[in-house]
Amino acid sequence: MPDSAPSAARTPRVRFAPSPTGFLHVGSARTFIFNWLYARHNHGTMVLRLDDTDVERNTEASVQSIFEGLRWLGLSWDEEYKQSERLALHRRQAEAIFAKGLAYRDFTPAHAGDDNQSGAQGAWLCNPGMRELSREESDRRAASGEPFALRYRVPRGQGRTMRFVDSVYGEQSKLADEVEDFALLRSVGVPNDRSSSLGLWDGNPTYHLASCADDADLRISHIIRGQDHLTNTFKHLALFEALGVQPPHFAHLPLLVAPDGAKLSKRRHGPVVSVTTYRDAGFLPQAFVNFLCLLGWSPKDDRELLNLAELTQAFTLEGVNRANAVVNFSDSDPFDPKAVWLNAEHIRALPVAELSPQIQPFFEQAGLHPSPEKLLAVTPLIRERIKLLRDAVSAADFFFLPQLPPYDPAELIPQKGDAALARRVLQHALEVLATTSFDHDSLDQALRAAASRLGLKAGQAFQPIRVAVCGRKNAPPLFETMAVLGHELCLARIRQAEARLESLG
RNA sequence: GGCGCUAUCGUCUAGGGGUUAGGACGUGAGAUUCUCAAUCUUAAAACCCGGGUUCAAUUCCCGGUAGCGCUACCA
Repeated sequence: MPDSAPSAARTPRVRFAPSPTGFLHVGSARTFIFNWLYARHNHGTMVLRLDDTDVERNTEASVQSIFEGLRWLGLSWDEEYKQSERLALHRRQAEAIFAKGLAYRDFTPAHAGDDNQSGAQGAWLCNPGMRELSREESDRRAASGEPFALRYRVPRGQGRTMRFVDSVYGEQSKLADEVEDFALLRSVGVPNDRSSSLGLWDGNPTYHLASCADDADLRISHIIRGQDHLTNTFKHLALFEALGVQPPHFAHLPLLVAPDGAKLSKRRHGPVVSVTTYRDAGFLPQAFVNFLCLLGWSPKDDRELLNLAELTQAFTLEGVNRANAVVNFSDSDPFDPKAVWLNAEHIRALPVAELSPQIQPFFEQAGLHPSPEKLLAVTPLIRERIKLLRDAVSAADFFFLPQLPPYDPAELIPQKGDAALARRVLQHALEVLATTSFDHDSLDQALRAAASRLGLKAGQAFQPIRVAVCGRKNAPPLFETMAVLGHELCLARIRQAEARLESLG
């Protein structure tokens, strides 16, 4: 029987590490969800880490909006960190790497190399002269206060091949000679107040350094992130080695792209890339999560509609696809039709008592203030008729409007009928309803009997009443609707309808 | 330009050396309850191209093409 390590030691630790430079992007949300599912499926730990090493671009507003988005998703995390509070660790690690001779100072002014990318000469690998600078000269220039960036010295010229196995993309390899000397510390920083082996300044760590130093320090076991980092992984492999730790496992996720194939971006595609747009339109978080999971992952059976528990149970990295997935929105429809369909399905799956309070804010926003009790009574009538929560307002406003907005009186006239017929129907309904109790069965009985007395089919007879009571042709089932509206309001609206018919002559 | 990754209906995907290439959304047609919605039935719709391996390739291999990513002192 093979000996296995204690399971506690194998409990995965994953992290979601957004950089707070904007709102929570749908692609980031999916990365978070996949990490979360992996953690929960394997009874591991979910770490949230704000990768805020770029002081120029980070904003507090962005931090707030990311938290807002994550909170809405309703998926919790177990530990929380901020890279900006861990600068000491990053600098210590940078010094250690420098001390091992695995990095060098680069005194090239920032942005000096910006225009030399490509060219016919080949890839850019390092700034001329800096990699070979003698330690003496390097120390002297640093001591004199000259700013520098610290760069990792990629072991080139040895024909070395770097390898790792990605849980999604399989075996990956790249020649070390193709990897450029990436920066570990920026030349901008703060004067240091301790003895630093690097010089008079503490440079700010770059993403690569901070990310790897933290992943190592936090003992992250699996890095699950966007495929845009697939090639960066070789740099990270080098860094983990320089840090003297075993690299974690890697799993890269296919990217979410727009219908034009481009990576989703706020500039090009507008607010559809923000999680809050979905929330504000009335997506249920569980539906949104369900939708995102189906982009680049499949449970391998024919299920599409899955709740959180089912997703958690079914989620494996083996089920992750390798090709980018299109979020199929358009100018006419900002949301992928499948997301909308899934939302409708999740709405129907939700008990009325849970759905009703979720709909409430959308009425408030529309200036309507239904009582929770009445909204609870209305909810089952519209639950099958809305795809987004915000649709509830247009589907059910007439329940809460004291006065029906004006409608075309011609709508009162049923198929194969005329104004006189409509008038007769309404008149008769008025008489009948005066003595009918307003529950479903009584209304059903009374109105069907009334229809046959008038020699009309049910559909024909009900249209004038429906329009009179709801103010439009398409509405929830008539009897339930009238029962909720109540005796008084229904009769008043039917009388108003009669008056409107008069205007038709 | 260099390097890397990817390629099944419009979209999300399943599948895999021999299949009527499956499902879902969306779309068209029909059925159905008082309208709408829902539901049901049904139709149209895909293996990027070229070579190789093989009795057989959409599936494996190579090349091409296309798309995407990285090539920042962004992440």
